[in-house]
Amino acid sequence: MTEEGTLAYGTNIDVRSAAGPVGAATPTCQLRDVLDRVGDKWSVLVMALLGDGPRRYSELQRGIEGISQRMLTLTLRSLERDGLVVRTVTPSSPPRVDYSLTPVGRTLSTEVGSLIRWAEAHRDYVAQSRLRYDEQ
Amino acid sequence: MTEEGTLAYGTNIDVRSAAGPVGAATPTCQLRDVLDRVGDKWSVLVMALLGDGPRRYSELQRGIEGISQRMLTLTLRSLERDGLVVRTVTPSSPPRVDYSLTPVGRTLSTEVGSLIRWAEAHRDYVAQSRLRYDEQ
DNA sequence: CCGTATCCTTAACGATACTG
DNA sequence: CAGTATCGTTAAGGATACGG
Repeated sequence: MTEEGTLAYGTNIDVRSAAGPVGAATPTCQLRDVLDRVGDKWSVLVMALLGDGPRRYSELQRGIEGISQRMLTLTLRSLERDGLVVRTVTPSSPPRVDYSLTPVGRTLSTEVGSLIRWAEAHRDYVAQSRLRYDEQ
Repeated sequence: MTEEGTLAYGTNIDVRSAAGPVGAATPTCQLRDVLDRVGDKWSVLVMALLGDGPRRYSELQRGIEGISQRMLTLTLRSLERDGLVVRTVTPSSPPRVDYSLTPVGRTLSTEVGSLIRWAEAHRDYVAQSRLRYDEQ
């Protein structure tokens, strides 16, 4: 990955050709833009849940402990904006809203899934490391 | 992933067996703890750079545009605490400090690497999606 | 049921200055 | 070179209340 390149704040990601830092004032969708999607507090969990199939708004809220309505809505809107999630409204009464992954969303959900599996697999190791580090 | 489970704030991650939300007051190293490491602003970039091999402190700082000394140090300390990075001091003059991945760190660096490649591959798609969403 | 609006708090982060 | 210390900002997120 990035043989000798610079991981710039607003870099074009593939900076193999660049010698110095890539300009930080580049315009549209950069590495950080996309990474921030994974970086926020809830997107990863939402993507993981939706990876198992479509979910209603209320199912997501019950499925992700501690998320507020505000944050669930904001997270879903962001994911929708990025073309990773689609929102489907069934105008029944009461109205029913389902969220599901787009094809591209599914590919990210896969990545996110293996990240979660990594966390699961190395949880104890990390906990032990922290204990040892802290008691020094 | 997580067949029918709840992705709780402090969950034990594998909650396949649990019916309801897992207690939020669990003690040590939970899903969110590990995910937050990926969630902060710089860890992913540091891990990616170190995935190419050991780097000196100054190399990391030059390699990651926009990172402050403060944040580089904090990020490295956290990664060290989690047992993902090791710090090696060569007491020359001027002193030389190298950072490298632990074996477990390398496995996370791999995950992080494919995440970055995902971002690279779908950057344009995401940018387009945002444009379309915003102009509505 | 599925949100939006508002207010408020915290903590992540940046800037700057200083040190062995 | 490789940090630490301090201060200030701002943006993310939580709590709560209300609406279609």
